[in-house]
Amino acid sequence: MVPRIPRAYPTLSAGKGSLQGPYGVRPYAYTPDGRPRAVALWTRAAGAFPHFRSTCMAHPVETVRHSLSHVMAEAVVKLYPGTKVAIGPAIADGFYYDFQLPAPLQPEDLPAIEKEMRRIIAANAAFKRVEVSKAEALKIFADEPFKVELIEGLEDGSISIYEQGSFRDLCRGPHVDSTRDLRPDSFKLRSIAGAYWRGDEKRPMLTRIYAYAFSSKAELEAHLKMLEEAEKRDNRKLGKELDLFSTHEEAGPGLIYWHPKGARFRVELENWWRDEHYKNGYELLFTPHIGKSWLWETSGHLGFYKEGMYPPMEMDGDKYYAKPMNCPFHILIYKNGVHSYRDLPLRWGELGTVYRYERAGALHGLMRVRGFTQDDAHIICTPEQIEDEIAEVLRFSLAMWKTLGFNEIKAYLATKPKDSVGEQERWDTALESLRKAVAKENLPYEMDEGGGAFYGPKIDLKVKDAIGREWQMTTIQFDFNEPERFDMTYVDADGQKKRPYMVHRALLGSIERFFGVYIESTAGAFPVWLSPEQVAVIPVGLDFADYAKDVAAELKREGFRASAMLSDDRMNAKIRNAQGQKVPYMLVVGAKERDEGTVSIRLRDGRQLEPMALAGFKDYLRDKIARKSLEL
RNA sequence: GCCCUUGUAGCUCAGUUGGCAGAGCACAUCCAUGGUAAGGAUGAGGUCAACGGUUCGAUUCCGUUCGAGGGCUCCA
Repeated sequence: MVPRIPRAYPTLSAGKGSLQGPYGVRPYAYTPDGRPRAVALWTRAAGAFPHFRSTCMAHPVETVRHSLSHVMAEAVVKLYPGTKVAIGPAIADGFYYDFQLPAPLQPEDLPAIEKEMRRIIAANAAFKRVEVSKAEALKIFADEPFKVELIEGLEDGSISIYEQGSFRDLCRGPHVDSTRDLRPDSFKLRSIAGAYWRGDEKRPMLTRIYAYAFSSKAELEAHLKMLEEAEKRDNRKLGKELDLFSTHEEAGPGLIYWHPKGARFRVELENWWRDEHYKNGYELLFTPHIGKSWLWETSGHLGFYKEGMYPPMEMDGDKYYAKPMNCPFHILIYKNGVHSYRDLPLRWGELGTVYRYERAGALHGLMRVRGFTQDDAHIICTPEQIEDEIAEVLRFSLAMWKTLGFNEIKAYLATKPKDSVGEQERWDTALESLRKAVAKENLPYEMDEGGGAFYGPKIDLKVKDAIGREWQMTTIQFDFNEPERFDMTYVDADGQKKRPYMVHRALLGSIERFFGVYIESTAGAFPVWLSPEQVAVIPVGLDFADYAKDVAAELKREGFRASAMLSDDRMNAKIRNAQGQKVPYMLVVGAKERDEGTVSIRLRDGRQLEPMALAGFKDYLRDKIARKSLEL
């Protein structure tokens, strides 16, 4: 019953390196002895022009990454005697290895490890696979407590060891044949991080070294370049530079302050959101920010989600909680009266601000916050209506993403987990309606078997941003829990009380997080309809300040966001400033423009339009805004 | 919360084995009247995150606290 707001990071990959590998995951297979089969002879990365250098192409990149992790482990063990090794898998963009080190490692130590790795690679050591019994394995790794623990969990007869150079590791494989198959220029050690042994915070904290690794130097460089681009677009950086928002640790971390320019964006976005909802059959609600504890007991939040909630405040002997979700309030409105099947479906939306406790270390700019506004809605309908309703909400969502300029969208369909509530029949109809809706929209999708919440199946949509990263935004979730717990009913044609279906959906997800993603995808260069400042009027010299003022005033009168730049900076500096602020249109005016009543137009990307009459420019601007044009 | 890194002017950062605190941008004043990405001069601006310790002396060394950044999902 807790529709999870999309995580801060794209879920296929994470964190700062949150860029999905540009080529996705490649299918490959292994022969029984653990060698890659011929299917993986070349990578899609190499496309139609595979290198015929078999040594670098004979192994899938996952194998290369994993083998590199062994090489890194060898280097670390050699450089830091006494190191205990844990695990070192291949991951989305590279690999990591977890160690227990005799002394803390500094980032400055990484180059030395890299150097040692290159030496090992150059030494051309073969990877040898040996099968051993459990008893033998325990003996061999007697000095490695983490390996011992792993071995204890394994079945006898299935244990293999890989050895290269001076390093021996418990490993399922497969590996490349020899370190010569690894390219010294296609990996880079990335960072040092703490990680609990087996992800359990009660177990020892190990030191994890992350690395990027690819099949070729070109791919590594492309990846590093994308990371660099991502860093330039970082929402925290642009938020400061463009004066969009701030956070105030002294007043509470993870809470967003929207400055005038950010607020202008938000108001335009929300106005559009409301219009679209009214046009598409929704009614909008406003509900309180806090409610008594019985609400959250009934909904189940206090049972399942308490650690995600802000602690209660006491008032008149009652406990009030800040809402982590809007649904119980919407349900109260529903239950305020008796509903006939003729009233359904109800589509009730709210830009509802919720508060959730996120661990301090998880907070991140606009992406992961403690207070945020969901563009939430609940659809309450009869079983007969559910299929159409799901198809409709999906269509609506895709239309909104299209307007916002996101065209690459992928669906993830999550089905019933082991522990769940609700009758099987409901799960079946629900899943069927999700499946049909996705098919109707021709959306590429992946199944996530058993990945649904216990209270119902769902579709999540991931959108791809301008630099190829995927972000989970929209979520459409069935809820078989709350209608039951709150005893929601409607009266059917036969006069019987029946249980309605309820669907939670958030299209943009959270307004804060959407803003973050949008800032990063557009690099702060918003389309004109969302730009906080649409027009900067720049006089060539202060002699023309009056004309500049007149032009700006006339634009403002008609509702455009325009201002004249009248400081004593030179024109060049004003252009530079306006461009740096990503103002879409700069109107440069001097004697010629004043005398002819025209404006000379410079776009923020440096292009220039033919000078036009002010009236003509207004029409031009009006049209771009009305169409929500993505082009200037 | 835990691991590593980090905290100096509004912003971005420098600060050399401990000796009166620095730059660029932004801001203010003055000069400069200009045609598509930075004109010039002057000035103001800091209890060097906070607290404690070592020292004749701490922004600098040590400790604690608070905040920020990267991680803590990928399972031999």
